[in-house]
Amino acid sequence: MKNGSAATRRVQRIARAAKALDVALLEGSLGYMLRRAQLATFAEFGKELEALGLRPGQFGVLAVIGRNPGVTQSEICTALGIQRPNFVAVIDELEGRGLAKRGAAAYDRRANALSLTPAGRRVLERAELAQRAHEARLAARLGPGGQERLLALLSRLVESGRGETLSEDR
Amino acid sequence: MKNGSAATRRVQRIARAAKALDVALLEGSLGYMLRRAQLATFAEFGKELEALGLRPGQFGVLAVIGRNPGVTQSEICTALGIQRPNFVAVIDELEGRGLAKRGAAAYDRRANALSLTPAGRRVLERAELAQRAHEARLAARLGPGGQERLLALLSRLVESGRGETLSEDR
DNA sequence: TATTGTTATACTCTATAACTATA
DNA sequence: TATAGTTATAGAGTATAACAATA
Repeated sequence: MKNGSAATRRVQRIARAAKALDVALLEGSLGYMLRRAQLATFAEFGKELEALGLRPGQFGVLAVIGRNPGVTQSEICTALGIQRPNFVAVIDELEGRGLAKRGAAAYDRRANALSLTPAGRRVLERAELAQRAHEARLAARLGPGGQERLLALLSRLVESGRGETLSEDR
Repeated sequence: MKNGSAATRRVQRIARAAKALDVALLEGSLGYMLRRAQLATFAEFGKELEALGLRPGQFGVLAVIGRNPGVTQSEICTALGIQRPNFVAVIDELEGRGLAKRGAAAYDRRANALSLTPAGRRVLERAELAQRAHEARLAARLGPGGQERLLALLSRLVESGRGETLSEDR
């Protein structure tokens, strides 16, 4: 319709660009900035993993199995903060794709001893290369010493939260 | 069954406690630690918001509307990184609960000018109190100057990511 | 009795295509 | 043509209850 002449629209656009929304309250908030930073880095890492058909969570599981062959599903779940029922589909898919397998556990016939297949080890190796490259890129953005400082700060937040969220039985 | 005598189980449990899973690769990774820290802080903040019937995302929306009355849905979406279709349900709920309302925009009859109701302002005020308390608690965990250092580091990660994820039209 | 893995289920968050009414 | 809001839909991720086998 009329009303929105070219001039009017221009004025409106300039007014919006000028004010640019006040989001200072959020951008000064640790919780919000943690979320934005996490989403940004995960999206980036996820894109790089796409070539391997992995998502970040699957990479984490493969990495833990790779360094802890024989680990059980419950152990992975408590270590990574995954609900046990939700882990079934995860390991189902990894096993279905021939990357990991469920074996008999030595001392407990209820438990599954997880391990990587040779194919799983190859995929993990490539994924770890991608991860190291990604971490290096993040470190470069943070400047000298930034990575170490950020890790130290984050671990403080994770450790304090742990008492409430993860293991009350440790 | 037999096999798992008390002694055997004890040995097994001690072995597991001793090795305690090697997750060093993940805990030395910025991406993973960002995720764990973000989940921990969001879970904590979410619990505190529960009394107000808000989730962290809804708090963010209320906060942006509160400081930018007349803001449109699209503007909020680009500012907060929400897909426009997903925002409909968000503002539907806030409006249905009488906390926000959609009004006529001044220069564009397609757009909705969002604003808070008096009830919305009261809820936001209480939520901001909870948020300040939460942020203060996080800051305490980080030690002197930790909050400022962490915010500075996180903003570096968010800014670099922005070119790819949010606005290519800026 | 407690724990491991499992099924079923539900809810949130996120992502994409396509429509309408305006611009 | 392009944009704002919307619908429909699908996929992840996450959470809880309950069950069988085993401890």
